[in-house]
Amino acid sequence: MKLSSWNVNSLKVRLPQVVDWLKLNQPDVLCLQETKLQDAHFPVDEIAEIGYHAIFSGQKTYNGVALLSKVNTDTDYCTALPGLNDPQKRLIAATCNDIRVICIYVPNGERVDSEKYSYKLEWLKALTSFLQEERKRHSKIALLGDFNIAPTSSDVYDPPAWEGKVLCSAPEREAFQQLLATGLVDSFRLFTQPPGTYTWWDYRMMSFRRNHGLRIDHILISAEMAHSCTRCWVDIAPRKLERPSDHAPITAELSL
DNA sequence: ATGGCCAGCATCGCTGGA
Repeated sequence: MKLSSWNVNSLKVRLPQVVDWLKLNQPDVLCLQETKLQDAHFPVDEIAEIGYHAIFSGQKTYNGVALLSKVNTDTDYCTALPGLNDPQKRLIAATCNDIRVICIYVPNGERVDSEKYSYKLEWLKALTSFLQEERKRHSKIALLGDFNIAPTSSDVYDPPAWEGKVLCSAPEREAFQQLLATGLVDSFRLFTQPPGTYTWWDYRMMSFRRNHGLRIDHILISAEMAHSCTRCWVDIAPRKLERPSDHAPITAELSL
């Protein structure tokens, strides 16, 4: 079972890249963030043509998530965090085979002194409560997506420059630990990884060429599944293409 | 030394991302 996640920054622009990437990599599930598409415009047919079923929760201009799957996926999926009256489309959860797959697009947070930052922390708190509930019904959980949090200084190209800034602040990192505390592990850190592995690079300042990146996209899996995780890696190939997303896809392989 | 982009929506500048 291969589970992947990719913030595509507009599925309209990136659809050809997503189709090519799926053909080449053949994950069982691909979670997408920032589709920026209303549901009526979702490219269901193009995705079906290459053997994937799509469920999605989108809106105009901003946000939007989708879950593409080759394996049996329930039709009774979830698209909102309970207890949070939020018009922003940032979550989609479904059971794929017997794994509860939760695709998330965590709010960016703008700046630590902003209202968007408070909303981010609130959203993360609601997500933690949701996970505690999900855990009661599902033993195998995978939480994938754009977390907009670099968990440690090892996940940042220039830790002093990012100290205390949004994506790296202590409350955000604490919120990340709270997610883990619901019984999840960071699949990426189950393995020795090349130093300087990131998932996002700013479009400006030649950041990708200089590998000035952050690791803010993650795949967390139930601690009970850790032993069956055989690999986790970031594929930077799509970031090298013409008109790339600013994020690279991440994949975890499970021997299930 | 500084600052550099990109997508969408609606125009010919803004919002938002991270």
